[in-house]
Amino acid sequence: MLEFTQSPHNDRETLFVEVILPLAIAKNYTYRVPYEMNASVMVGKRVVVQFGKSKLYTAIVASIGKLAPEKYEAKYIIEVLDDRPAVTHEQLHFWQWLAEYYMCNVGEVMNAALPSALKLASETKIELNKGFDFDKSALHDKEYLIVEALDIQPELTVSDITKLLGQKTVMPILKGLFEKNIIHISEEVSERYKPRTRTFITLNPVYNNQESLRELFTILEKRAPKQADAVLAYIKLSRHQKSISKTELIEESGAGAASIKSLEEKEIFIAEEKNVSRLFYEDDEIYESFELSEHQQSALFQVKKEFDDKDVALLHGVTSSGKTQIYIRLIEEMISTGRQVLYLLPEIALTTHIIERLRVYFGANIGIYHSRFNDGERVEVWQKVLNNEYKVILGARSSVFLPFNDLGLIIVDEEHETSYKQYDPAPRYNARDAAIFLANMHQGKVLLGSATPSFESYYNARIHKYGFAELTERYGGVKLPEIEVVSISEETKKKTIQSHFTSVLMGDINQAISNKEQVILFQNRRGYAPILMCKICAYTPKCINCDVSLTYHKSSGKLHCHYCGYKEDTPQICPACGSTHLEYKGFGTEKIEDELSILLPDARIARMDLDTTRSRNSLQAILNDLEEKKIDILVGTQMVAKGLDFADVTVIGIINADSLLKFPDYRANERSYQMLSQVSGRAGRRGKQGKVVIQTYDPGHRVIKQVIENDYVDLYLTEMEERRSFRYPPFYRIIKLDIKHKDPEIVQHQSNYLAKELQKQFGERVIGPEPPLINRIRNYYIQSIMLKFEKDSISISKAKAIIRDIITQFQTTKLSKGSIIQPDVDPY
DNA sequence: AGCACGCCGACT
DNA sequence: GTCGGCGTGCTC
Repeated sequence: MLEFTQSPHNDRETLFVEVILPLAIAKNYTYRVPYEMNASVMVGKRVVVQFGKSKLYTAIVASIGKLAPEKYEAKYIIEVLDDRPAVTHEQLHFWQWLAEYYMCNVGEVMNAALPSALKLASETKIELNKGFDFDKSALHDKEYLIVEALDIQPELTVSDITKLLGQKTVMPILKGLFEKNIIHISEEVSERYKPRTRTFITLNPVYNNQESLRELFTILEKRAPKQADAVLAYIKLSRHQKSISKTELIEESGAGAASIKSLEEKEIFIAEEKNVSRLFYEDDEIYESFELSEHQQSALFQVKKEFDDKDVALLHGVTSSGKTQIYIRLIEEMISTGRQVLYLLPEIALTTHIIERLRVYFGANIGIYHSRFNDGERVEVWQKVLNNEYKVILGARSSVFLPFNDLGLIIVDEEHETSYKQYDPAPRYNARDAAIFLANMHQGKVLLGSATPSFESYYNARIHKYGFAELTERYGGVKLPEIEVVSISEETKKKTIQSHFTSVLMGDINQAISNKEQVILFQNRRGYAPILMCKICAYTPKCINCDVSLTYHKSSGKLHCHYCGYKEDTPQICPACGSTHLEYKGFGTEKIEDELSILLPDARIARMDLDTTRSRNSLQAILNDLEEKKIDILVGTQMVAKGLDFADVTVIGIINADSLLKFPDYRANERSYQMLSQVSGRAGRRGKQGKVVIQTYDPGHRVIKQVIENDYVDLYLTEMEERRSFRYPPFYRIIKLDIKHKDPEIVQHQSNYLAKELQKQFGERVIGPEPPLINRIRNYYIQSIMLKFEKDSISISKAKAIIRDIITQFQTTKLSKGSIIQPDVDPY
């Protein structure tokens, strides 16, 4: 048995370490520690090891022991990379739990957890073994070629040799040369992370008085006006900031880099390279104070009371009820006791203004971590958390992997957001649930906050597993928006509807525009028209990969598949019958934008959906335009429901609510309610009550009623009833197995077979393979099998162990043929 | 995840 | 005959 230890070892004993490799392998591997590394090797440190023929990997030491493995000869550790552990004991425990819970390998968790700059690049280099004489004529052609090349260039990488020989398999040849002692294989691992430096400019202190400065100007203005501009810009900038970077100066002055350079040469400017933080320029520390309202006070009190005997509390607060201020109070209290706080937000909500708002309160104490950060920035945050330099971390789901050492509180804002769940590469984890485990490990508390809590969390609050607090009033006495439901069929009958806009909605839009207020129109579908259909033979173009109908995009003039991204030209004549009567059916944001601009030619209309926000800064650009009131009407998809806190929007129009009322999955009611109330919640800010117009063919729909009455309890009760009868969470736990392969027949065969195997163990808990039709995504065919366990009937970990067993057995049978089985636990 | 080995079909 | 395709199994 291997033991955990932290104390340095003496150099006599032989140590072995078990390491976690950043690969999808089931086991940890054991390596031997060279004596000289005995003192430096520690659990949590990164080590470089050779794994397989020639690959080097950065691995994490999981445990240290003294027993030599019996069945094989352990390889030596090549290098210990850290002076002190890069990963804490808590993290290792957390990784282990995550791997177990989400049925993946620890290596996969490691991959998700460590910024890739902390893993290292491996470049295998080949050199001639100098001082060794050999007979060149005894070599094969290829060996000779390699030796010749090495005579010219002393160092070649394996990929160089691959190119040189024009073949893929070079390893056997190199192995031969290596065994003949002709070449030398040196493996070099280089650190990828380098701190960022930036050039800062200061004015030579000689010019710190008015007189000499004026003198300088008169000289420069005549001879080099650009340089004078640069000096001027410097003085202007120096009024507001302490340090001025070269880039800023070039930007501000309009002078070129050459002008600055000659000023440096004349020693008027002094340039200095400084290591800068990749994150923020730590200058301003502004404090702003606010008072909690009475409602907020009592909600805060309630949360704290719940924390007395519960580890998790749910804060249900309507939109703009001031949840953030409650979070801030809790964070302040927590950091005053010296403990750390993690504030989780969905990626999309991590917009600059939220970050700024929090930075105002916490200044340099706050660290930010999300996917748009590059690797250098991530490593920097990682190191600072490890050093306890940050007290508060604001981040997206991956920030649960940071090396906290004393986490007192985790806030999961917008707790219901599905983007907390990672799907594509394993680990398929939900950061909200992982956060609860993480906090538990640190004996910290978790606050889940949402205006539309997920049913799992709401359920847990109702059964008093979680604490519960509520905020039913908007902050600052702002009233909840007035909601008007308009029947589309009625307006159609009365002929008062203009294209997709009812008279009620048009009235409100015009009203808002004349009041210089803004409008958001919501249509849950991008593109121009979701279906193109031949009027004669009813043919519709389908995606060649996914078999779903293609959406017409007017902006590109092409048909797009919203599933896989496939595009094709729009046919002018029907490919099936040759008729020219092709018709667009249905409508998306593009069409709404189009038709609205005809009806309201003077309005400034913008569109916000996946297509207009694809590039890096376009989302921010739209948000800025909205804030600067350069936009009157914004047409958008679900995207508009999120992160638009500051917009001065009074009217929200839901073009057709019906698409929101019938989601195909089991979360139908929950999602409908969430979408409707999130969109509605955007209406009315800054002291003005908003108006929401819901256009629908089904004005009496139960969820619409629930949204209008803000009746979460009623929603909860109906939803629970449905879930119980259809075997869904929270009464059931779901494990989904995805079978993925390039060949659909294999997928079919495999999933049927696997389902049969699982049925032997779990009987009718096995549902599927479903859907009956195989899904195709990109180049893969996917089919799922679901296992639904009544919540308290069988130990889930036992069930997982059995499933894991079946999968491994299954994969070793001849049937497998390389198909991939990915388990997904509790898919939300 | 790589990478080698082994088995097949298609080429100089 | 060998090159390269893919399927399979192993890596401390």
